[in-house]
Amino acid sequence: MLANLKELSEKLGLSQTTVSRALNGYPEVSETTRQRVIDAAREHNYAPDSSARRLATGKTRTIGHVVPISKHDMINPHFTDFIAGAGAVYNRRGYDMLISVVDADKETETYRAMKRNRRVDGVIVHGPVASDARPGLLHSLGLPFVVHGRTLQDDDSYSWVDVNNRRAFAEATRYLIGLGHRRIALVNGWEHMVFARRRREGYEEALREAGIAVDPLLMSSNEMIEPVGHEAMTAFLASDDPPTAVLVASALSALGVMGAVREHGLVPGTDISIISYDDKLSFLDIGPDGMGLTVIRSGIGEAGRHCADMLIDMIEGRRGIVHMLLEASLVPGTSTGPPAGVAVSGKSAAGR
Amino acid sequence: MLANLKELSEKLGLSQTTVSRALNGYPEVSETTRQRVIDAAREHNYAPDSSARRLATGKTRTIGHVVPISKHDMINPHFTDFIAGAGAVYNRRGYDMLISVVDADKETETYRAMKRNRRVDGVIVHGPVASDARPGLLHSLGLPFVVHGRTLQDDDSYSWVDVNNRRAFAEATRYLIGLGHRRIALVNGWEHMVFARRRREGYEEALREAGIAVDPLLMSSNEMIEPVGHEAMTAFLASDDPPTAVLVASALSALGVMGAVREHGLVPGTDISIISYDDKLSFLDIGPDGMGLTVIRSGIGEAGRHCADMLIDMIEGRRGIVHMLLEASLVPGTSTGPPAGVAVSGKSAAGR
DNA sequence: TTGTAAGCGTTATCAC
DNA sequence: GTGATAACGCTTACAA
Repeated sequence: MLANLKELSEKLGLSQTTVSRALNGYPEVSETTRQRVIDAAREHNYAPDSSARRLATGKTRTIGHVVPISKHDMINPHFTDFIAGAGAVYNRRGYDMLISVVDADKETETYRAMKRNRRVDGVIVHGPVASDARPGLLHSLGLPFVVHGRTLQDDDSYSWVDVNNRRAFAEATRYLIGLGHRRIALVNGWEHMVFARRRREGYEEALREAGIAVDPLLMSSNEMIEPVGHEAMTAFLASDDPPTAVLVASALSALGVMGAVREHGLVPGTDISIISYDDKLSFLDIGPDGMGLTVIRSGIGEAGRHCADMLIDMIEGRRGIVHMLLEASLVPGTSTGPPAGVAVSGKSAAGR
Repeated sequence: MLANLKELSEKLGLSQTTVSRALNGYPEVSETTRQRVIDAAREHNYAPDSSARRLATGKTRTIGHVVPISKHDMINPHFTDFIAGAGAVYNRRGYDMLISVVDADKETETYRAMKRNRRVDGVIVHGPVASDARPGLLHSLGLPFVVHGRTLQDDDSYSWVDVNNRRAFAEATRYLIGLGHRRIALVNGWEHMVFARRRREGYEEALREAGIAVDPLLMSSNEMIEPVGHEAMTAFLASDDPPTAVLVASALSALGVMGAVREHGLVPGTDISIISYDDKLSFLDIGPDGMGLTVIRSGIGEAGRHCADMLIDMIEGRRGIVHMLLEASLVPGTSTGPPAGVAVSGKSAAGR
């Protein structure tokens, strides 16, 4: 139970310098002494004081995450899985994770404070919006950062990890078109969020390729929670010319969409096709192994791991600006099939 | 853009001591100088280096949360809302939140390391199990802590914030009994978690009071996720003597239970009654304003706030061991009513 | 009311 | 290989 380096070195009859070097793996110390020091440290349960070490080195070995909390006290459910991924990396590489939950309008000030107090070595930026001020701010502060997602412009001036949302939604749309669908609805997230915007672009791109007109009546953009998905889908189904397929932007929204579909007495995969984006939330599996939906999947935990590794590499000077575009994969479930009318004729035609 | 106290004090023609005192609100400094110092600090964007301050004071002003991650990479979805609540308090009181995501079997070592490195002033313990080693460990380490929940024994030797789970489930059960139900099922969480155990006790207590036999065939204890709730409820409904009501331990389980009920063509509130525990998850509202269920509700964010306040009070020496038992409240929705048979006769009898 | 100087527990820079 | 010694940037007795 030794408090500090001084006492430990005295007990060993060595200087603090040598003990410190031995413990930190410096090469110039003899193997015998190193072993002696390590044993003594373990025996006396010694470990360096993190504050003292930080003061001496100037490195905090801490990564900050600012979590803005908006009016409805809503905190992004994806966040949990992201930090689970990032946290594992921090752990492995000897970094700490500092999370600051702040009012949405105080986010800027929080970054400034983190820099001023030298509280962290870098930060992860979550949920970029179309014209996001944070990259510029962090640049001017000189605080290393990695963005989870991308802004719309100047995204080559900083490091990011993003999913190819545009392609993911284009492919999902093509998949539905390939099945014979032409009335395809989109239940999207708020489009000031860049990922939502790109998803719509991908969706529209695929429609245009196929010569299908983009119908604003088949698109909704809103919060990604159950009741909202429910409401959007209910409205679509009540329209004059309802969709035969729908693309959903999140697992939570998909819950609501499924509810609406069921209430209308429709069977997913037969009467209507559903594809949802799936972040692989640990507590809610909407994919084939869970609720059975056809999904476009890209793990958010994986994104967290990449962000963490990239940021640490950057902080340690091993890497500069990097862009990582993860591809989502379409995983077929039971919620997709040919449109109701086409299905039978198409299949029987092929069968004969 | 002044780096440190020294430069700032030189620029002001004052000693570091005076500047430090002025900034930290010590009373012995004159109001004029204090104002001058504060203005200069703001002008030069000065704030003390957190590591240096921590080294000098011996206080880290940091609270640790250890998040064990188990085999399935499952991370408790409630966690997000808890830290949103706790984080707001940390923020307000000038504390930082350190989150350590570790393999479940490394939790003990993580607490030890936090103490050894003097990394935090205290920790919050999540998800206590029946015979939990953590309170004992933290006690012996001399690391202040507050438990969210309680262990089964020795829960007066440490501070905790818990919901009166026993009473909550007893009252919910009584409510159902009052409506005329006698076959009441329980879809519970894993019962090595103390809160789940207490919930079952409350449920059984109310049954016994009413002279209803506890039927093991009406109880399930498992992970609190959608598919598991679905499976449990499906099994209950398929039995010879199916329940007319069910008590569910979490919002996610309730999702599955609702699905099973619907698939059996039953209408909640009419054909079968459902009451679910509701942690007020920010992203999933199963209560009357959302999915409409009758719920037993106690906010998990509130629990987070209390834990944080209690721990800080304890660290700052303002408070000793405190126990806070929050009462959940039953919020009637549309998922409860008299049992199908009893309903009509009961009502009509009363009407005449 | 203000200042001097001694810590706090490390790591880093030189010597030897 | 090892050891003095000076930072690191702050707080806090103790003096004045």
